[in-house]
Amino acid sequence: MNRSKITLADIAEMAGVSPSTVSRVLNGDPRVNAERIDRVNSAIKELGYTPNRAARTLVTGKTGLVAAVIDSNLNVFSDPFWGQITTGISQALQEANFQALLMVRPLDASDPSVVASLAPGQIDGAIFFQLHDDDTVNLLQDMGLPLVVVGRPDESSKLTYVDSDNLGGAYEATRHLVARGCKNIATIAGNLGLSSGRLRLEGFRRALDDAGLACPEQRIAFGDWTDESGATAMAQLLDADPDIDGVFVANDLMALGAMSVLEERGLAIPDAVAVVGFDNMFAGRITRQQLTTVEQDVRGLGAQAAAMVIAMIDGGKPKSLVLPTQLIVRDTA
Amino acid sequence: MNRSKITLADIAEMAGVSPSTVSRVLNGDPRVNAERIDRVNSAIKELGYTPNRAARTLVTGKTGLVAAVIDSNLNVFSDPFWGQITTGISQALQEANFQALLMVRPLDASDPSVVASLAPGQIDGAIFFQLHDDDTVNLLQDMGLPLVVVGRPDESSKLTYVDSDNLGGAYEATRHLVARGCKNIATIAGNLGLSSGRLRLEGFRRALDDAGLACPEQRIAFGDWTDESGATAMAQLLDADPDIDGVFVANDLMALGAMSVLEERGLAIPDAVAVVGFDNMFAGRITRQQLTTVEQDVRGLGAQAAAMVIAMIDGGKPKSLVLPTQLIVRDTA
DNA sequence: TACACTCCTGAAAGCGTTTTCACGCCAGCT
DNA sequence: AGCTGGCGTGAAAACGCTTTCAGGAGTGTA
Repeated sequence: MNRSKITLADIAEMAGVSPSTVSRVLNGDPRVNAERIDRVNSAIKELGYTPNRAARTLVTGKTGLVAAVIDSNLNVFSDPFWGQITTGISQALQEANFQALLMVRPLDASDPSVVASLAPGQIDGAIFFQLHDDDTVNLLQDMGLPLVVVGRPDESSKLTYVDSDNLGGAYEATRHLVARGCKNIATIAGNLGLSSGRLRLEGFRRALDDAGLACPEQRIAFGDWTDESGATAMAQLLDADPDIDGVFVANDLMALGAMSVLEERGLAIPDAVAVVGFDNMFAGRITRQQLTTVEQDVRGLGAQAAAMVIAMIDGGKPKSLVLPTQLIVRDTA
Repeated sequence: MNRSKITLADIAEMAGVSPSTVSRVLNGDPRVNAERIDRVNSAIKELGYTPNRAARTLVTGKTGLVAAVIDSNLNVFSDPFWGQITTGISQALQEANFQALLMVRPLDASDPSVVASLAPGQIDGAIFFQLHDDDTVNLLQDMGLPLVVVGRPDESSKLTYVDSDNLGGAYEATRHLVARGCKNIATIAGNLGLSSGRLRLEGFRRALDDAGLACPEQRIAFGDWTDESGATAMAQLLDADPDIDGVFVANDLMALGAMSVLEERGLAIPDAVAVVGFDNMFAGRITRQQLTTVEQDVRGLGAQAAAMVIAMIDGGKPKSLVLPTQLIVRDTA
């Protein structure tokens, strides 16, 4: 009730010191007399005082806020991925005494309100997801806003990012198929418009190359990350080449779709055709045949993004980061 | 760069008016001369001015911030549910010119920092999820913080909440089994420590009652919302009563576990045993037999919570709300 | 004893808004 | 002509904190 009305001056009066001294105690200034520190601290406790953030922000110019911005055009937020990553971010920020501002909105550079609410001075830094519209982000960066992108942006971009090792993960997944003895290995790639799609395909190619296996075009199909598209792509692959004995699918959802087609056609998994996915999504764990897949350190992605943006706020120039993935071998390969 | 340094006084000077007038224009005060409004607006545009939130907050006492607080002790944030609901909240808040502060943290009343960061004055309102620790929330409410709880708290509580119609949804699901012709209907209930667990069981009981069907104790088993517990509970039910021909499971995850047991025992779904779940989670849609289930309006939950907390901030006293659910009939019943 | 330092402290200036208050002006009344 | 009252405006105070600046007390040196 009246709690919010307690001000630094009240503490000063109660402790019999000046407001300046109270402020110094609050900020851990080492020069203050020990006995006074005690008096101030007990006054703070007794009155239940909480410093007013706005006042502090006004004078220091630091808001203590970092925005996590998700382009709502991607309605992918229903993917548990986002929940986990924002959790990682929120917790890491909290430990550094920052608060996470969650903004789910269309990232349109021409909308003045998005720029206004993200301008330096409103927030101390920002973390962007799944970059489609580089313009907004570049504009903000040019305005001096410390920012980090989760997911690798275009190779030409100067943005600092953190991403999973899509290439390495795909490489390892494919090598696992090779090690199993598969000879005719195919892949269902994702959308090549995203760097994750490109890199997973590239990892697949390199692994086959290094193993001395060929990869004719007919063994590469494309989907759009959905299970339906995975099913379609699998059917297409089998029609073009019935001898396929292993398939790396660029995400679990498409892999699930592919598995349903294999079952329909009576092809035993993994004996006739082995399947490896990517993402380690929950659904892959509850199917009758548990999906072998590549796991990303999603929580780590969030935590690193937070750490990097904090480093930038403190004036640092952190390097972009690629986090390792882990192959999880289960039933399907 | 220098963008953040532009202040209201600069606008005043450029437009040849007093700071007071600029402020009035900013806040839509109707008394300002039309021609001056234009001068001010074009100065704002030309200089790219953005009002400083902190300064505004300091004088008005309104932060424009609403916290969404999730108890991190529930690591359930990996459930897509949370992503969707926070999306709903964030968007609804944004439309009302509020920002969403995402706080994932242990909700411990004895931790002074949690109370400090949620105290009135730091934020304008808060939305709490999955209430375990009533103490913190009640304390904050007593301090005058406008707040809304998502998920029904204890019946004794005085908190304002928004929840799905767990009872009604369970009732409808059970009635569907009855309508199908099931005679020996069982249930796998969730944790009765949560209101959702209690209400779903109650809905089941009432539906059977209204249908004139008995419900012996041996047809009620309990799980802890996980798929493993669902499997265990299903086995238990079948062992106690092999004649079961329908089962309402309090969430989809347990239903999936239950289905795997039914398959193992060679009981055809839905002909031997029909299954209805609750939640409409994604995984239930990609199994070979798609799960019949009860869908919650998750997005609506978030949007309503936001609307209610805004109403409270504006001095209103919104009523707690229960949102309807929808039965989704698919393969398993 | 005087001087120069070092320490610790308080006074006061600001941070960028909003809002109260008073003022000057003009219209409408007596 | 003299009032009253409404209207649009600017001056200035206030919001609660941090930080610079200057000063007083104590210590060590000349």
